[in-house]
Amino acid sequence: MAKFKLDEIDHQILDMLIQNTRVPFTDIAKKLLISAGTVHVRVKKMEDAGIITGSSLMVDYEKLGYSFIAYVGVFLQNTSQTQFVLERINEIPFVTVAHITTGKFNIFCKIRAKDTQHAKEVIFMIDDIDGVYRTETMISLEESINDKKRLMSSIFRDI
Amino acid sequence: MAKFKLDEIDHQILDMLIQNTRVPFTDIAKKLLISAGTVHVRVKKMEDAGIITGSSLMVDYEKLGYSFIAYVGVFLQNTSQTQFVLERINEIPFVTVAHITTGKFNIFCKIRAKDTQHAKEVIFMIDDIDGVYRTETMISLEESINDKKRLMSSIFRDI
DNA sequence: GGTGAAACTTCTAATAA
DNA sequence: TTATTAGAAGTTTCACC
Repeated sequence: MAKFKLDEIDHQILDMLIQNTRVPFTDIAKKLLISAGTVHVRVKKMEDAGIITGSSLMVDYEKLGYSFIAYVGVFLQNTSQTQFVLERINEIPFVTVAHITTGKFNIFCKIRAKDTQHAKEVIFMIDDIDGVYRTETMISLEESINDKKRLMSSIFRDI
Repeated sequence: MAKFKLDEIDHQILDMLIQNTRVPFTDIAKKLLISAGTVHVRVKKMEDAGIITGSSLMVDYEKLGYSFIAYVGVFLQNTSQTQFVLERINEIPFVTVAHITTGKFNIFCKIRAKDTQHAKEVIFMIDDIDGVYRTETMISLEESINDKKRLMSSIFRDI
């Protein structure tokens, strides 16, 4: 995985766009004392380099009735089945992320569901996958996402 | 937490914007056979209702040199310290999400770091918080995020 | 590399249906 | 609630530093 060198301007452009993808390039330009054309060129360059991979809307899923979050640890009968099971898990809607992990579990994933009843259905789908020995669930009582500030590219730059 | 009723058009607008926030309203309008003005009004309504909470750029942090992901389970000396410790954890950069959970751990969080050395520093910062008894780390060997399709609002609509 | 201005596209709000 | 429309605003290109 190559490591790209971004300069201060690139990082600041990224930071502004991470906070709000719809901030006008003209505003970015004004703030950084460069031209809108330059912002455009730099963004394009970062897109071409694969550093910017897309953009997404933040949606409040709780407001849509999906307020149940849990983490599910998966034990396999045999580690050779890891890739296969990971793919099956990824096919289940409401599983938002899945990892192959070291430690206690073979696979570890996060689910977002409507309520406990709905979560049960999702967890049973995982349990039913061939090769899954058993699962262990941790229910989230409260999720606290780090400020966007912390997810910003600035903290990922070399100091 | 109130549950909002979105119609089919709203969900499709959300879906298109979740996949790419910069898709022109005129394109959305064309695809859904409505006017751009209508798209504008509906998006504004969802923003006002708090369903749309913002937008963000997707960045490939691996390309920026941050390829280490781990989950850290935290045991507290006393559950009364939960909120306090959660806040301290949230102050640590590179902790991207933190949860209060049922089950084995009191708090459970995800970190993104540069390498094992850097991750060690982050984990030690968690260990050093007052009230933390000990931690348990699971290293992610492979992260597999569900297609955007699965995170889309469509699957969160009532059937 | 960056700029600034022109040409083009999109947004937005008011009006009308 | 939706459509139309026109002026405002944003994006993108390009000749020139």
